[in-house]
Amino acid sequence: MPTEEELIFQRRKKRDLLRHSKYEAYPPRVWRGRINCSVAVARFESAERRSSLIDEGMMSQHVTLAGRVLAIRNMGSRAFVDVRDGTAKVQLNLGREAVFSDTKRPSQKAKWQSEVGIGLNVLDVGDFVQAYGRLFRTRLGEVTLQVESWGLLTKTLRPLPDKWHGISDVETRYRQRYLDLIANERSREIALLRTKVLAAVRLFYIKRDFIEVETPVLQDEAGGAAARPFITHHNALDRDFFLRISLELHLKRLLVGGFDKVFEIGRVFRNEGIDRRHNPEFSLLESYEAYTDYLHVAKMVEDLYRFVAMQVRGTLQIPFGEEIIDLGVPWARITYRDALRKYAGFTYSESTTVDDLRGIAAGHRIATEASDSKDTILDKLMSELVEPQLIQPTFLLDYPSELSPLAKKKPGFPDTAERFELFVLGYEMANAYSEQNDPDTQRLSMLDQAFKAAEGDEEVEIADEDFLTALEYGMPPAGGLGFGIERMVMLMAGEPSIREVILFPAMRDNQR
RNA sequence: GGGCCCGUAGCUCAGCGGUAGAGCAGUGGACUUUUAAUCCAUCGGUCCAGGGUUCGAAUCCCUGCGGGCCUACCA
Repeated sequence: MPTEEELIFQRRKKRDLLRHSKYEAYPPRVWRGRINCSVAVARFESAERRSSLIDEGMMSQHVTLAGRVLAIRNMGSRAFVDVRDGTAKVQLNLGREAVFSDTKRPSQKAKWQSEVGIGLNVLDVGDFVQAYGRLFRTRLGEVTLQVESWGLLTKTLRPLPDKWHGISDVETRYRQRYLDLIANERSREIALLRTKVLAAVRLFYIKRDFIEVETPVLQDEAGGAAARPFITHHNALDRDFFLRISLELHLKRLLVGGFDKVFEIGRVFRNEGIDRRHNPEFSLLESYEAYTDYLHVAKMVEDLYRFVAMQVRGTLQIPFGEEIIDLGVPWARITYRDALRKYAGFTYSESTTVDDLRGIAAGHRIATEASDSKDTILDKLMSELVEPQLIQPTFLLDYPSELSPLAKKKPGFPDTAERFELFVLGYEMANAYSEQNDPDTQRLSMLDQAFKAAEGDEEVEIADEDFLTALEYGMPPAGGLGFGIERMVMLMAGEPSIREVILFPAMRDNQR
């Protein structure tokens, strides 16, 4: 009677049948001595290699395994049940005598044999079971547990997705990620890849004597980046807080405080659009190293990406769609101005006027606002004409200082900031500065940003007086770096969608 | 925000103006080593929602909701 309700009803009935027979549907404990499926298989195969198997290929030692039932093949006199834990899948072979027994020790065989009557009839795909027995290899070569005793660990009420096709509905995969993880190996791989990336990044920094710190998510001012923040409310204080949009200003306070090398991997929140590459919350990495500059950081980023790639992929050549991203060769370095000349085909100089730029933009059908400054139009030209062409890893160096309010100016070039952005596959992957540590200069550029905000530009740096006060106590010269972890995972996984590398991506309400 | 596409059984999908279908899962049965087990039988639907056109709508049209891709802004 399989409407969804009826499928659930069937399973509840099986659960009740168990309960009436004094068996637990949700026992609190697993039999002692349980081992991972992968360990059991490894031990069996090692015993095979040592040729120490007795009883015609059967392992001499008993093991207890537990996991979720993926498939049941009932042959009448006996049944094969595929069971998977978090490490591997193992096939169970059950004879007719097998019954459920949670309350009996496996060794009390005589007792539970007399209770035949509860068995496969209460078992469904999706249930968690435990099983005790000895491993052997079947005629077709699969390592299999000859079950002597088994029991239910968790009765599942809802049917699992189709065992062959899995879950392919993208919406279901995101909204009910647990089903995706059960059914689709690729989703598991990506989730595991992400944890490996995080571990590798941490290892990289820790090996370089950075300390990992944590700074506030709830902030008076959401600074350190140009983005619209989320606002939330604190009841006891009866005041609003901003959710952070970057980690920058607090990490720099720690440089003031005397830590030379700090990094943080933290969730930040940006109140902006949702699309294939943007989720409202994402994991940002930022690191700051005193007594270095942005060129040192560039070298470090190259090392970091190579280290992570080797740790998680074992290679420096990462396939991505049609492309193979080669992290191994020295990465291209080109200045902002040279990139414009090379890719956009025009030479920018101090004498270039706003109207010149506007004309060039119009020639490429790039929309500009009347209020756009020279640098804003330049940035639009870069985004449209240059960045999409930067497929292999490329450092774009020396940005217009007006677009870089937190960066130090290049000595002798007041319009140029000591800043680079890293581009791969046409997208910004990292952003770094020689950090501005002149408090008065920093205040002026922040006030300039505030002025723009007053003119209606919502995405500008805010003036954070508390941060400026910290700078007045003196921050050592430092190279700083920021990049989105998701972008890095997407690259390492070869996945073009951010939603594939976030376990629970933001979704609209659905009232289905 | 704009353009294109999608939404049918628990899952994967077909049907695209004329009685809502298949495989898997479920239920009942057969089967002494299966591998998406097989075989027989069987149950199962707000065809995303609402409106319209039509003798008749899952199918055509409109609106809404949700999703995907492309596109614009942000990492």
